[in-house]
Amino acid sequence: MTAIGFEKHDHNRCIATALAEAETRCADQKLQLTPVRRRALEILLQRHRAMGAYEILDLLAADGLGSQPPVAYRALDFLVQHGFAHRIERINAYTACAHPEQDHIPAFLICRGCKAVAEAETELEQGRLGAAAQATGFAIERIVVEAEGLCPACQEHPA
Amino acid sequence: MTAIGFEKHDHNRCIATALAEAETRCADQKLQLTPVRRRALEILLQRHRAMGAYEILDLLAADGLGSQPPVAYRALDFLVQHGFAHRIERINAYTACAHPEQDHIPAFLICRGCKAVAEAETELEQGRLGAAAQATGFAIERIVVEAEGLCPACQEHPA
DNA sequence: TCACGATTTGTTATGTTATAACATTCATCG
DNA sequence: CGATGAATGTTATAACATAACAAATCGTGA
Repeated sequence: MTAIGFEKHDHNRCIATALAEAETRCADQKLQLTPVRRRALEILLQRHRAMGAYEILDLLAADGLGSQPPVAYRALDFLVQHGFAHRIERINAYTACAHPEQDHIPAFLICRGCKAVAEAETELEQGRLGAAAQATGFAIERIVVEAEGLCPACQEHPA
Repeated sequence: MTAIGFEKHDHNRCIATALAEAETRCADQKLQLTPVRRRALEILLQRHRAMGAYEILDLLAADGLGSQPPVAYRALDFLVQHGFAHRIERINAYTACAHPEQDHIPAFLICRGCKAVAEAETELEQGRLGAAAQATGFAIERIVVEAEGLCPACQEHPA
């Protein structure tokens, strides 16, 4: 929660909005946004960065919501499954989805210096990859697109 | 090594060719293709599939080439670093590069049924992702593109 | 040849991420 | 109520990865 300053209020509102939207959609789709799942999403929204499962587990535990790994992994699986969060393979971490309203293929820019992660848009990856899949009869269910490199700040201050 | 049948000889030649090319390129670029590194590459070429680091380590150990994890990870890092192999993030595994001769961004089709992996070509990802990176000043060093789904065989025989 | 520096390998120990398996709780509905 | 299915609690362990330091190897220049 560094350097949010006077935008803090806005961030709180944005968290509240996202949570409310999640609740609405879960109700619509008959999904159960249980306390553990809801709190996990809230944590991801609050920190607004990529977090490891164990880091989230610690925060859940602090609230008395489970203390063993499966609790965190199950909640995160649920959130990822339904598009409320994404898993970032390169760094084994999770982050709240930046636009959960629509179906999309997320793409991430991962800074290897400060570990910050930005979610970018991709057009449907169906360029060459989709063509290759179709040609071989492979049925794509999920696509991972992640770029690793250095953010502007870390380019200037090489650790 | 299933179902290679009468193509076995060809496969042996293909392994030998790939190894020879690796040796040539290492000589050119003053890279040391040491016994451990060479054997690791050979293992990946032989199996011709994605393999975990510990699986490779076991085979190295069987040849008396190191028995502790760092040995395998270091050899694999070398191979990946220089484009002789790729790491597949989604499944924490490694595979020999299908066309080590040229620089490229690999893309993988990963079957969640049988764990088979195919390497596809991608055009430079510089579509939307490159644009996003450029807009924010992010310097991309590596791009991961992986699709998970079901191969034709696993679509027909749902485990 | 010998000393050196750089690179690679050996080894110990530990850290980090993830899941299997089974018991328990809880809401829902016939 | 009692059965069913979903979620959670819990124990135990599997799977993946790296830090840190010691020892060996190898090329190179004095």
